[in-house]
Amino acid sequence: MSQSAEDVRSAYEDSCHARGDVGPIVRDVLDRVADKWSLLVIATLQQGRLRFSQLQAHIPGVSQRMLTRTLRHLERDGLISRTVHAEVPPRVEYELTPMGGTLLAPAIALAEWAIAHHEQIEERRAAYDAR
Amino acid sequence: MSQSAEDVRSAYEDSCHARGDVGPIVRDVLDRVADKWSLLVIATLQQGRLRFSQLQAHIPGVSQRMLTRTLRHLERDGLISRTVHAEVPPRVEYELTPMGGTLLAPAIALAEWAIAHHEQIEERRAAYDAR
DNA sequence: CGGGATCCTACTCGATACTG
DNA sequence: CAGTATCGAGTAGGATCCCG
Repeated sequence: MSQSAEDVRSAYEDSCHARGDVGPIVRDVLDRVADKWSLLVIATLQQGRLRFSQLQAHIPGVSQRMLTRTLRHLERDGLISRTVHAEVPPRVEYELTPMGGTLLAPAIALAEWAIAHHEQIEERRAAYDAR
Repeated sequence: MSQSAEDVRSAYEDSCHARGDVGPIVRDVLDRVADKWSLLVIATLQQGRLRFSQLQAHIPGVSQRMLTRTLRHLERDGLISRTVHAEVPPRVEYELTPMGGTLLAPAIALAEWAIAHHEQIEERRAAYDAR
């Protein structure tokens, strides 16, 4: 870890063939990963396969609509898998795909940064707003 | 790296005193870090102190308004510093603060994940949409 | 139980025009 | 040069109702 600016630039040029801009790519993925609920869903699915209602219970504040939308988006991107069991009442289970699993490390790193610094950030905000 | 779910939970409990939810905290920081331009600004400032116009030139597509807003937000949170030189024409320089620098490692990790997987993600999207 | 369909509000972003 | 002010379009997200 602790990559340099050059590392990022070279990774960018590798994947973009030395043309265009890395910005859109990073933002595209980031928009999926960093929206209001995705990261929370992914972190929760770290526990293993879970049902829709279990996810909803583990993620306070998420509406049914947003949980559904988030799960669909993550499924579309291949980060989670959706399994419908032909039973009554219906049972639908979600779990991380292998690719979804590879997102955990960077996602957790960012989450830990957030947890470690949010206090300092709030202090800075208060100081800034006090002017 | 490659932390476990328990590591995240314990980090959460440490900072939240075993109450509340880590979600809002992570989301609060993430909303700042993962908005449309912040990460790009931070990555660009990795090069060192830059002027407003230099930032705008290095970040294709950013409007003057959004760059200003992004810089203000990052400054408020203590991630970058803003220096106004009393000259004419005015010269304003931005640079990462020490705390801003600590964000680089996790941010780059996520950016590299995005670059490494965006191709696979687009394949999955195409496959999903083809149904 | 899981989730589709609607409606509605608030906010975000971009374009444009103006300023010290 | 480095902003601020204003406006309009688009969208994210919540509430609600309904269905297999």
